[in-house]
Amino acid sequence: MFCRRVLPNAFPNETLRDMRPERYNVRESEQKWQKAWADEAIFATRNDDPRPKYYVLEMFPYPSGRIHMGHVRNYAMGDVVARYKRARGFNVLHPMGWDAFGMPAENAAMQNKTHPAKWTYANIDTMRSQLKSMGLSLDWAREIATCDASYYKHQQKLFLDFLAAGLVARKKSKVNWDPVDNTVLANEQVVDGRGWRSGALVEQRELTQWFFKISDYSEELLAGLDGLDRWPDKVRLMQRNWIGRSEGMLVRFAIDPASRGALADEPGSRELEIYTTRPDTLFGAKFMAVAPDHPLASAAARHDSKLAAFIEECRRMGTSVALIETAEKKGYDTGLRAVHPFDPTWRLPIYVANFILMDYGTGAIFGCPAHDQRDLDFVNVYGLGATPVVCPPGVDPATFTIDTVAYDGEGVMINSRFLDGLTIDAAKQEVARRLEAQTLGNAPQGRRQVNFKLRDWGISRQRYWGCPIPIIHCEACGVVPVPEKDLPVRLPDDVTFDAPGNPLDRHPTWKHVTCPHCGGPARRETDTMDTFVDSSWYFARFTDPWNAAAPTTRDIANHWLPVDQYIGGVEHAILHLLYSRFFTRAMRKCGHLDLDEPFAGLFTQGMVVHETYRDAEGRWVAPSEVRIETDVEGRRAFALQGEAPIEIGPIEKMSKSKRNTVDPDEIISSYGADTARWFMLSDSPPERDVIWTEAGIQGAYKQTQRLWRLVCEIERVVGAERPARPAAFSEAATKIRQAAHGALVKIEDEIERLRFNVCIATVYELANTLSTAVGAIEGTDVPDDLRFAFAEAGDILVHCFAPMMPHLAEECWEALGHTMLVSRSPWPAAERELLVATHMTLPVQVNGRKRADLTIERDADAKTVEAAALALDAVRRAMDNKPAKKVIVVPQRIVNVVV
RNA sequence: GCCCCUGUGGCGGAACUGGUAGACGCGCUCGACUCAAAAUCGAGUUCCGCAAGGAGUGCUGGUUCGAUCCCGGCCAGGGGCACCA
Repeated sequence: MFCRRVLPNAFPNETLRDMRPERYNVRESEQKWQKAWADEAIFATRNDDPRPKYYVLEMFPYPSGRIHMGHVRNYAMGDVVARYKRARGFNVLHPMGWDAFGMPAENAAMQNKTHPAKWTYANIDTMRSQLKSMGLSLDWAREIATCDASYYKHQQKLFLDFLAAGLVARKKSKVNWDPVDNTVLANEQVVDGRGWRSGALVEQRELTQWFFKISDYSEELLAGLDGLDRWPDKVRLMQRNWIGRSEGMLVRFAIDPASRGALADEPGSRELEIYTTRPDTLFGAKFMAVAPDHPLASAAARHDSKLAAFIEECRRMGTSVALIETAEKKGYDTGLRAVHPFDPTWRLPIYVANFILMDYGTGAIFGCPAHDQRDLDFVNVYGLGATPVVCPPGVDPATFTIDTVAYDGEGVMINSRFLDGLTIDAAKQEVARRLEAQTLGNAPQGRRQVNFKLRDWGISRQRYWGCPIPIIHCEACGVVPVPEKDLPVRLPDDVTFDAPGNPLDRHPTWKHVTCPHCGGPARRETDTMDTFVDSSWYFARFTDPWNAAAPTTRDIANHWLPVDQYIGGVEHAILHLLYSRFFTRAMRKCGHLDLDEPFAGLFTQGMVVHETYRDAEGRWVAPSEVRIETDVEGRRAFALQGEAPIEIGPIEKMSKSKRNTVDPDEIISSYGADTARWFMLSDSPPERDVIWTEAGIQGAYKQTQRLWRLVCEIERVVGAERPARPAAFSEAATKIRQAAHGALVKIEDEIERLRFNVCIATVYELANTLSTAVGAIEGTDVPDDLRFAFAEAGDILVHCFAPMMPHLAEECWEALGHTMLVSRSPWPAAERELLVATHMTLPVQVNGRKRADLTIERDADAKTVEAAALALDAVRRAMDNKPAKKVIVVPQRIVNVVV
């Protein structure tokens, strides 16, 4: 509380005269309290603490170099919860780690000739100290980095366990292959059919890859969503759609022997099995279609070079998103003819078509153009016609036709022989019943089946900077798991990045090993795991990161999990969260823990966005190079030096390319961590985007100073000696106490609901009330009851903002005469009975419009309230001498007079 | 194309999920302090109107004593999925 030079660049106009003792010295204070917390290790969490547990976790960062404002917002939110729950008496687990494997490290290695490990660990050091400057209440003793062998060793163990439990598959799959970089690309890395780095045309290749059998859990992962009532509906819905459950039928169609020609000897060409969710529309069938890579297509192509060429053309179209969007429906008639299951004389042409996916259903369909848009688009190219079999309600079946828009709504079956007149549902049942009873060969012709969009999770990556897959390939023994005693399979350090492809694959010695089975020469798996694997179980590792022998300590994991509150960006709504849910189940199966759902509460926070600026030439200009002028006319921007006008562009997510970023380091060193945190929490609801503005951060800074001044004034009124609690309170003292306890109750409620912006408004409201009350004090002879009320209210005020501005809170707490840290002090107990007043003020409406206020005893009965309301002058005037038709009295809410 | 969300002053947003619309903050206006500015403090600030009063939560119907909130139909902005049979 001494005057010091404060914040040189926060307020350039500040002069020495402003250096009053009242100034809160942000920089000194924040360092001082961070040291105090560290010295007492008050955020270290013990696993054997008997208090009830609370696990709050924010998504751990990728160590890209420096933290950004999004991190500040994310971790500020988690820290509020952690500090609040700690004050409420919970044993809080609030750890931090690093999602440290991934491509950027390899790209940096290529560009800067550094080693990915060196680059990564240097970034971790930088970002750790940045996070520490935020004053987060983290247990740093549990810090983990996924690129550390002490972490990925256990991940390899999990892989082996999953393998033994039948949760791992090795199968061929199509991948995007970049022929220049010699690597697999994720779909997101293919831009307009070209590799995002090399620009080379991406090829489709079949590679043998490792998969986690997440689809074994499709049903369970879907059902589990219903129990996640503390997740946003949006995220649950996205996962539900992603899992994509559908109920349908597998139906086998005989292939007309007369049409088989050259395929007569191919046993696979006798029948064709399709999957449909609309068996009711079987009588609307016009064609059959199979995927280009369907076995039947391949078989037919062996005897038909034009078909082979067509298939090749489809393959080149690839999986590129852009191409799929615009691709026209194309097909090739194989000449094969399928027999309709309900009419042996009915023949359907079998096409190979570019819009059929091999890995959904059976890779084959029957086409019903009248009721499926894609099929309709297809027949409109090949002129096969469309017969409607479902007639919408109120439409005459005789005139109902389909031309360019398929009908997929409800209706009654028509043109469908024995189904005519049935509803869609009844028709589905009837078709299922008949197909199940009917045989083709020796088996029923159809059976019901549930299908999912969710595919198995391919985890193989042809990259260096990831967790090595602990497998050895032996000529003699085949695929051999690395024995547990040989874990971890460490990444070699001596790798080069000067050539394309996987450095592990071209390492001179690393992959050459002896087979653990037969001792013969063998080859190590050189693929590493998808980095999403790393983040699928880190929350469990945090519970006991010291266990060197196993991924988790089962009892400890069971104690801490599930995470009570998980906070992160909505961009992980599907993959990360779904993979983690799968991993938790897989780990349960392997005995590492005993639960299904890793995250009981999930919160997805919005982004930090900022205006964009461009100069006259259209170049992006950084906010730090822009001067904003505001007046009644609005806002205009100019270059920092000179008068060159700057165009203010749309508000967008902070990004380096648009130069609209703000560096947290600069903000923290100018305004302090508390101010940065406060601003990130104050303006917008946490789930929405928050707009970063210079005015906003300055406003937050002013508020920190204002709160400090207020606490100093309160302290002055209270004096050195705190009075004992008096037997009775004056009206003035009661008002102060009511305001304080009311705010306390509200803040408790709003923190539980993570509505930090409302918390902050509530702090302001209390501060305004106290500020007015303090201002009304005259003289030095303040009565004890008032001094007590101020002391109590000051304590409550500090507690209310302590989770959000912990450093300022410690400083204020000390100023109020406390010797223990506020971070260790229990949350004050709200006296709720204070908030129940003897009188209440009710609004009185006439015909739904407020006309007067009525102050009356709280326990007055409805009749008394009605009489009093009707007696009010303003009400009588508004009633215009008409009698009241009806009077509604809602107890303790409102009175409405209907005239 | 399908699915979902959002829409409230000049701006960010609040309103106990049917009960006083606009809390709180920013901005702006006026005033105090100051030689002056900054900082700070006080008053005002949804719109129309001098006022009484009237209108008002994207638009439009409805349910209700009463609707930002519930229901129907539009409009606008944002997000997710995307040939999933």
